Amino acid sequence: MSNKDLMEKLVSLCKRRGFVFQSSEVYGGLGSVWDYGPLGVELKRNVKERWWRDMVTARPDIEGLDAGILMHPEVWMASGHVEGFTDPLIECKNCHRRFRADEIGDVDQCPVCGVKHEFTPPRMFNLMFKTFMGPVEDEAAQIYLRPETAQGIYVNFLNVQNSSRQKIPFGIAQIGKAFRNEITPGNFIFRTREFEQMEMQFFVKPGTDTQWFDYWRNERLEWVKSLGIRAEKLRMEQHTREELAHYAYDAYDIQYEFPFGWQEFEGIHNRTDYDLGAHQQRSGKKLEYFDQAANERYIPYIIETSGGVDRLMLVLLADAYREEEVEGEARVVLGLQPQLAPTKVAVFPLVKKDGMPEVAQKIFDDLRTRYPAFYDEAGSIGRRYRRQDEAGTPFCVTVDGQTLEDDSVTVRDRDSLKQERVAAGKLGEYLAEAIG
RNA sequence: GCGGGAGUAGCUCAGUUGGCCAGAGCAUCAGCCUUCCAAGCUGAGGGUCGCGGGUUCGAGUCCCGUCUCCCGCUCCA
Repeated sequence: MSNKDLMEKLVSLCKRRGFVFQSSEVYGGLGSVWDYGPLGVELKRNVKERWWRDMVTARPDIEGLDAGILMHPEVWMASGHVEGFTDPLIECKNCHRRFRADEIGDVDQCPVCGVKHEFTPPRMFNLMFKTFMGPVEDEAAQIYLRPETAQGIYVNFLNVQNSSRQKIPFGIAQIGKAFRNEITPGNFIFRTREFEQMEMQFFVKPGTDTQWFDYWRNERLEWVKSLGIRAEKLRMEQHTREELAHYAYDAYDIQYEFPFGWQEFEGIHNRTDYDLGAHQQRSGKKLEYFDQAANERYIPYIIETSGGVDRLMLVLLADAYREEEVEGEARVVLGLQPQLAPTKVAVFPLVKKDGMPEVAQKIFDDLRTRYPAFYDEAGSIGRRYRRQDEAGTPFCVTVDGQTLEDDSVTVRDRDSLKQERVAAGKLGEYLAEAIG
């Protein structure tokens, strides 16, 4: 199976099974925006819940936050996004390559094709979405949709620290949407103009930043592996000096080998005191931390871990997708970890008679109160197994003739295809153990 | 945004040089059958051919515009 095929099959499967739909499809679609369907939203929720559990709930040193998408316009002046995200670009009329006007300077010759004096006039590209606050559309009321969630954390740094009584080092975590007018969106849900981030900003004492940077680099890679993603498809890449964002002192990317190549889906950045320093200067408000024990005052350094939820979704889907052969017949499987799978268990009557549907329905009604479950009696048993394989459902429970005698059912495992006899009354326990 | 390619049922496609109410396979749904991995049978639903305009007696087929997708260029989670 070629890589191109894999992406096409993935997009097709996502639509067919209700993971991802294109936005506003009935109007011809809205570019680079995708909607998550019934299965997709479950998977996404599971991913975010897992991140929140491991990052916030399970840790004593990280607090949660949910800041607004709209923020004071000054925030983006201070952060450098108004400037840094606004590049005057010129285009060579001959080879159509684009360059930043400030980088090309006085050179009158295209660095790529060598043709002289054939540039378009500079045009401004601001990657931030603009909108208006209040009913009157004038300059004063113009604000932006946040291009990253991090700034909401920075401006709340002291609020969180004071109310939670955390001491440095500690972190603030947030999951939320961000918006960027990417020049070139693409590759399905990989690069979109509206996307969701899972970010954690860790505040440390200057001088300890490099050791914390190493700590989080390792921590994040291990976490990603804990989702069941194949290790050989993962790697950590350091940014070169030219690649560094305007705020970063050092940066690593966690990359995955997508069908379209190695690409990052999470970044670990040492942002130093750049952001808090900038906000302190622009707002005129002190954003220092006071260390009572040492009796010293400083602007903390920040180690940031910033992951794209949608990109992680694509990693999980691409990594889980398999085509296999079972007894001579092909099957498509989404080998998602049970904890992440949208549907945990499906319940079938082996055949549609002898009271089996009624018994199966009863078991289903019981299970669905605890797990996302699915009931299916249409078609042959093999066909129903296949449907669940594609949806990534890890367990299928089948009611057969024996169930009517001794109340036991067959539990079929998606990956091993092993079948196990389990007492119907013990199903809840069995699944709790298996899903974790 | 620029260059190249493409848009016909949920999916993959067919539709001859414009001409009978737009088709197939798979999928879906209903019924039958089926005692553990996509078997089979019967039937049904579903497309104003991306959208808008134009040429024509007549357009999926020709022309213009527009939107979207895919591949490159710059950007990032």
